[in-house]
Formats: sequence, C-alpha cells, structure tokens
Amino acid sequence: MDIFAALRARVLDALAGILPDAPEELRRRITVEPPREAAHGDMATNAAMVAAKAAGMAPPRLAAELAARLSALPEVDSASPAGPGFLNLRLKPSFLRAQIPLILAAGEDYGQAPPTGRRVNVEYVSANPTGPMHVGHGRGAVVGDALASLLAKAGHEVVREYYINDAGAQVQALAYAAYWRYLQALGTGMTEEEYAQLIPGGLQYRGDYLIPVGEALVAHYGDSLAEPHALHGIGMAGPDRWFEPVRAFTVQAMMRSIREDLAALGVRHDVFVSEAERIAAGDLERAEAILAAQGLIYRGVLEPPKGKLPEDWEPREQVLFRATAFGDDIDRPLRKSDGSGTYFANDIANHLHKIERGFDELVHVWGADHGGYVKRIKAAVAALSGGRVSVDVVLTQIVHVLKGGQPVRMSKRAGSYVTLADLIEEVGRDAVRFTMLTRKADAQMEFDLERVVEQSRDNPVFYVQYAHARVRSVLRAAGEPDPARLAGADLDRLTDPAELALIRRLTLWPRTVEAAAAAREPHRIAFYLNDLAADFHLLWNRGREDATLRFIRAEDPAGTEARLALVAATGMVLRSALGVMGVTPVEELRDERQGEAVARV
RNA sequence: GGACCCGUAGCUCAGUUGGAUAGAGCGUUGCCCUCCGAAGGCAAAGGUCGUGCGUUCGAGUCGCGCCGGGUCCGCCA
Repeated sequence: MDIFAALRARVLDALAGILPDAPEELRRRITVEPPREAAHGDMATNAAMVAAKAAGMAPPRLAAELAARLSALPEVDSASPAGPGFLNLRLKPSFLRAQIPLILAAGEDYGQAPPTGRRVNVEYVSANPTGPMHVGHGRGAVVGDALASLLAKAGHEVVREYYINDAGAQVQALAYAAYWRYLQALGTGMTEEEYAQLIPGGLQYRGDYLIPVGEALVAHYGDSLAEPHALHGIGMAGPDRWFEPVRAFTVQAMMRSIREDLAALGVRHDVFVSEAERIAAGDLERAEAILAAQGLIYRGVLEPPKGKLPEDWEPREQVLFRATAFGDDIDRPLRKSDGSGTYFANDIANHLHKIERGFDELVHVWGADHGGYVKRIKAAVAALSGGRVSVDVVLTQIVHVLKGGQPVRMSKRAGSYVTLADLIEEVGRDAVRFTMLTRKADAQMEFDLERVVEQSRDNPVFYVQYAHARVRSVLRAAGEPDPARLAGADLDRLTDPAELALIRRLTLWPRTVEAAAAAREPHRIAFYLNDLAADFHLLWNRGREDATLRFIRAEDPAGTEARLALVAATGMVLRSALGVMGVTPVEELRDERQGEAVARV
C-alpha cells in the first residue's frame, strides 16, 4: 500500500530490462523518494546514478533510458531525467486518486506495515520507585509509549516493559525515609535531624509525599514496628524487625502512585520486571557464568579517571567485565565491596532475561544523564547474545517548564520540581503527549503551560486537533456517509491542486511510519500531522474564497461525494497518526475552562 | 583528561540516514478580507547550516581538528 515501495519495484523492473544481472547490493541502494522540491514531480529516483557504472553508461544517459521505459507505465504521467542523473516521476492524477478507496477500505489501519516477524522489547519510564514522577519522566514515558506504538505500526511484535529498580541503596534510603514518617505518625518526640543522624547515609527523601505512607504503615502495622523510647516516647526498632516490611510496603505504594500517573497519561506497559526478583531468581550469577565462560570477567584495578581526581580515590581490586572487547572505553565493575552486584551487573541480569525471552531487538528510552551508560550495556548484550540481539537507546533531554515565558519550578506535592501529575492536571493529557513529541527526543525542550493550550496556528496541538474537528464537522453535516459508498465516488472530480496535494500527503503516511520507526524517532509523526493538517486547512480556506471547492454543495451531488471521500480519508489518516501518538482525536474543539464550544465548526 | 549529545533564518525548530536552488511556524514588511466554514488569507525579505581541513560525481548529513553549550566519567540508579 506504500506507493513509493510500489514505484520502486517498477524502477527495479525497468532497470532489469537494461541491466539484467544487477547485483543485489546495488539494487538495495536504489531509492524512490519524494523530492524536496515539489516542482520536480511526485517522486525522484537515484537509480541512474547508482547503476551508471555497472551499466557502462553516463548517469544522464541511463536516466533517459529508464525514463523511456517508466513513462509507459499506467501509474506514470511523465518521467524525466534531471540534474546529475536524477529521474523525476510525475504520477497520473488517476493513480493518486485511486489511493483514496484503498485508504477508506483500510481505515485507521492505513499505514500498518505487514508483520516483520521481529520481536522488539521497548523498555521505558523505569523511574525509580522513590517518589513522584516529574516532567522529565513524563517525556520518557510519552516518547517510549509512542515509539512502541510506532514500532508495532511498522509491523514489529512489541512488548512494552517497565524495569522496577527495587533493589539497592536508593530503595534502602527510601525505606528509612518512610520509616521516619511512620515514627512521626506514631507521635515520636524525635526531631528529623536526630533521626537523620541515626541512620546510614542520612535522610535522603524528605518530600511530603511519604507522610501518607507513614500513616498507612501505622494503619497496617500499628506500633509493632517501633520500640518504646525513654526520651522520645516512640523510637526506632532494630532494622531486622521493620526494614523488609517497610521497604516492600513503600515500594508498592510508590509503584501505585507511578501507575496512577502513567494511567492519567494513557501510558501502559505489558510487563513490569522487578530488579529484586531477577536477582533472587539467580539471573545475575547465570549472566556472570556466561560471561566468565567467554573469558570476559577478571579481577583487576581500574585506572583513575584523568583530569580531576575524585578526592577519596584509592586503587582497589574489583570484579570487572571486559567491556572494552565490545567497544566500550574502559572495563566495568560488576561487584560492590560487600559482594552485591553493581547497578550495571543487575542490569546485565535484566538483559539476560530479555534475551532469553527471545527478543531480536532491545530498545531503551533513557534520560540524557544516562548517555555514558549506553556503550557498556551494548557491550553486555553483544557478549550475552553472541551478537544476535541489538540494542538501541533513545536519550531524552530535559524539559524546562514555563508559564507565559517564565520558569516554573515549584510543585505543590514534591516541593522541588514540577510533577507529572501537576502537569497533566494543568493542561490535559493530550496536550502533554502531543507537545512532548514536537521535538526530537535528544533536544532540550521548553514546555510552556500557556502556549500548549492556546488556540492559534503556532500551537500544533490545537492546529492538528482543529483539522480533525473540521473533518468531523463536515462528515456530520453530510449525514455520516458510509466510507464504502464514498469509495465508489467519481474521484476524477478531484482536480484542484490543493486537493491533489492533500492526496499526496495521505500517500506519504505508510512511508513516514516506516522511516520514523527505523530511525526510532516518534517526533516525526507529530511533524507529519502538522503538515497534513496544513494541507487540509489550506484546502478548507480555498473553499472560503472559491465556493466550488467547498466540500458540501447541494447543487453538485457527485462532486460532493468525491470531496467527502477525500475528507473521510483525511480523517482516517489523522486518527491513524494520532493513534500512534496516543492522542485522542476530538469531535469538536472546546475551551475546557469554560466548557463551551468556542471553535465549533 | 576522556566519552556521549547538541550548534541550521531575528526567535522556536524540521531537514525523508549522502542528492538538485536548505524548509516550516512565529516575528518583520507589504497587499487583501471583516465572510458564523469562528485558528484570518496571500506574498516578500531574511542563511558563508559554529569553524577549518578531508572523503566523492555530490556534504547541513560521513571522518578528523578547533570554538561554544549540555550530560556524564570506580562500590548512585
């Protein structure tokens, strides 16, 4: 259904007529793409430039030969050599129009690629269960969720995964912080600073969000996790009495809050993998054994980093993974001095778990502060899978939240940063999702709370939603015609350049899915939608000047039907693309704050 | 000291994995419209793609060196 792929096959056929035994490697380099300049036609191919040497012809000459063959095709209006050996194709309008019934038949599945047979694991969010999610997590969540949908649209079998970091020092600190709130809820006379002195590492998580957890611990356990204390009334019990139940209880509470935030954002995961469970299952030891069998583990001492030396640096023998054998810069430690695994080692276990479940490709969405971690995890997966499984990492840059151009930093709930829940409450789920995808993942982003709810041309959320609302308005006014009937319309009535431009844009959708998925760049979908909306609004505006271009004209039933077919197809592609982004298409535009339809169409 | 990411119009950003004369929105300037099909429409100006070499038929895109910004660099995750 991708007409670019279809025409590429025609180009290869034509080339085979001239150069029967072109090697596969050469054929693979031949592309058929939309030219940058619309004036050059509908499609351009580099075939003549790629194959010139093998054919023993100068590129323009070969282009002319190919043009002669291609211009005879029923799809092609004209084929003309250009420049250094390009071959420009202009398609017959009838061929373009013939795509409309195909779109109407496919509906929102238009753009869905056939199954590739490849299993892809997309791990995203994976926020530590130590506090509320902030906007940075939100960006990762949206990018990951849209990327997963995009890969599924491109024909891959996708599993959406969340890795819970529920082992290690951060979670220990969380348990101590929750225990403090528990003692407070019981009415201890101890001060926060006194408590902080008593525990290892000090009191790290001081946000108010743990207060309800402390209260819930009291409701569940009473005072059984504490001890009477002469001075404070209530004091700490030994960790062996309270630590594990408090840890488990608190992690569960944090995960519940994270899941609520994700649900509010419309982000879902198929699988939640627990770090602690994987370790308990012995994955770490098995992963180490696999690496050791290849001679990739040894005891050694790392060089200190050059330049500024950490103050407490001292040479130390460690268990190291030979990551340098797979392109990393240094070998990486696997064990802490207490014998437990480093985060990296535990993550190796996590990846072994993925590999053993049979995935062909592993995709991660990480914050940019994890950029230094990419090489070592690629090295580990290469070693564990014998090079069979690939790893791709999409890094997301930080989000600056603004309101009317002014920085917003304070959060009602967490005190130090804007929480995801605050953001969703302020502007709505769809605005959050769409806006998060209007930038390349690895570019810093400014998220202006006022701009994303503005009803104007420079707010893409509004602009795209408005296009869909207009589509729906027209179809409602036309009495909701059956797409199957519209597919039989006399589409030759669609002759205006703006109408044909819109059709061309629609036919670009399958290609956009494929390219965006291959590049792991879901933001391209947002840009496509913006372009599609622009083409549709342009046509709409033409109708305001030229009444014969209005979609519904009582005096022209046949023309009306043809234009309605185009409008319905546009709506389907809009919904298909919005579906990849996880944004709800609206029937009409309303100003949420007033509850009135201010832009009813 | 090293690794990774970024640098494109006044501003915010795209750029179809190396293609033709580098695009969009905002802003600026000019013209049109005042229509309940409720975001106004059309057009113009605006660029040595941070910079210098290199790779080749061809570089914003690939390689190397600088300049500037960001992230990170052994028992945090």
